[in-house]
Amino acid sequence: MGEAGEKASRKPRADSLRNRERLLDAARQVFSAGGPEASLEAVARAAELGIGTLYRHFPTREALFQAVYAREVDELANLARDLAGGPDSGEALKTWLRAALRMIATKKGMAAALRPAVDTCAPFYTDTAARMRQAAEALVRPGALRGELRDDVTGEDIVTVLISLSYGTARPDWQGATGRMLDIFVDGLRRG
Amino acid sequence: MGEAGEKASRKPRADSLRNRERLLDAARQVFSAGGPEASLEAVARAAELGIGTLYRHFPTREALFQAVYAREVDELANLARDLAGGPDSGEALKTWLRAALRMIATKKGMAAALRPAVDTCAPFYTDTAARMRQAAEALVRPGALRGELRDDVTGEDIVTVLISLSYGTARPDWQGATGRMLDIFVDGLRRG
DNA sequence: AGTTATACGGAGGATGCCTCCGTTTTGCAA
DNA sequence: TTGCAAAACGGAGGCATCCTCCGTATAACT
Repeated sequence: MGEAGEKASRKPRADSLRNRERLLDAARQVFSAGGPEASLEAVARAAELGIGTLYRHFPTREALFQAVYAREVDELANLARDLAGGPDSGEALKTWLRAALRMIATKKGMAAALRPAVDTCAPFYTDTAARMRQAAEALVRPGALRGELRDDVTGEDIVTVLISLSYGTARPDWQGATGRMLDIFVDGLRRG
Repeated sequence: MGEAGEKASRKPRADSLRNRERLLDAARQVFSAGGPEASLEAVARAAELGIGTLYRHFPTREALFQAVYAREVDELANLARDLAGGPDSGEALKTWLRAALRMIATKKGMAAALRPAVDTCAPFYTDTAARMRQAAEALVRPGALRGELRDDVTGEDIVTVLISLSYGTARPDWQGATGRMLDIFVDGLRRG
């Protein structure tokens, strides 16, 4: 057994890997342009691949979202880890939320992609969801223990607020207003 | 000119009025059961009317939502008026938001119905939207003037937060968690 | 080169959106 | 009452999307 105890299976086909990438690129393009509701057929067309191929690689729209924005979620998780040590967890939280917001504003469709991550009773527990929750949790917990922040709020709650507020608001001043709302929310989190 | 300066036009047909009601009832049923994305054809079927009839009465999905939930929005507007006089505008706001939340939790689909109300650059300025915004504004303004609350937050912002947080969260503990988030937000609104 | 697992592609059935127009119903006036 | 025209009905039909299924093509292995 050459690899790490894997089932001795055939190497994945080259065209499969290549097409997966093509699909991800196309999806990024299409979602970015046409919003998250863009048709999957459009994605397949943009990738110059059959619709069947798309569905084989990503059985659901969510699976595609997840794959498309995995990188971004990673970044956020890392940022949370870096910020978690700081002295003022309220400020850390604000910083993190702002970063997330900026990212969401850039990558249109990301909010929608994360949305199912908010939905606890979704058919499949998404990895993305867990990552985001843990990141937020890491930011909130210390402050709660120190009595700096309310302790009845979970990482999941934070993520829910973030995603909900980001999702679908189409106003021109969107980013600014939403940032303000998030700050206000964090202020409300502070004890005293 | 018998009436109030109206164009002397023919009395609306009886079947039209009757069918309008049938459609509203059916829509209430269907949206309540199947969520706000339920197909309009399903509504028409439930009303035992043709799809064409539905579209004639309510040219868009939004128009239907609007008509379905007009009553509820009225109630909320009235409640806001009643609460607006109180001494503690933070508390008043919390009370109002909780009432709104309860209503939304009951009438599934109402959040979705109100969603376009949040979207300032929607094709048509909905009446519902304006009503909700004014209601919230009436609750926030006095507090802001008295220096009790932040003054950089509009009624529109409040409604946005309410609707966004209510929309689409499908967790079982939904209502409780969201209520808590809204309270926290209002706390954050208070001047420290 | 031959074999076989794997992937591709797109036709096709199901459903939903919305429009259009022939048919039916209703209000009104003679 | 009767007749007429305005108004409403209903659903077929064109288009788009979703998602599945399976015959064909192709890459990995021997």
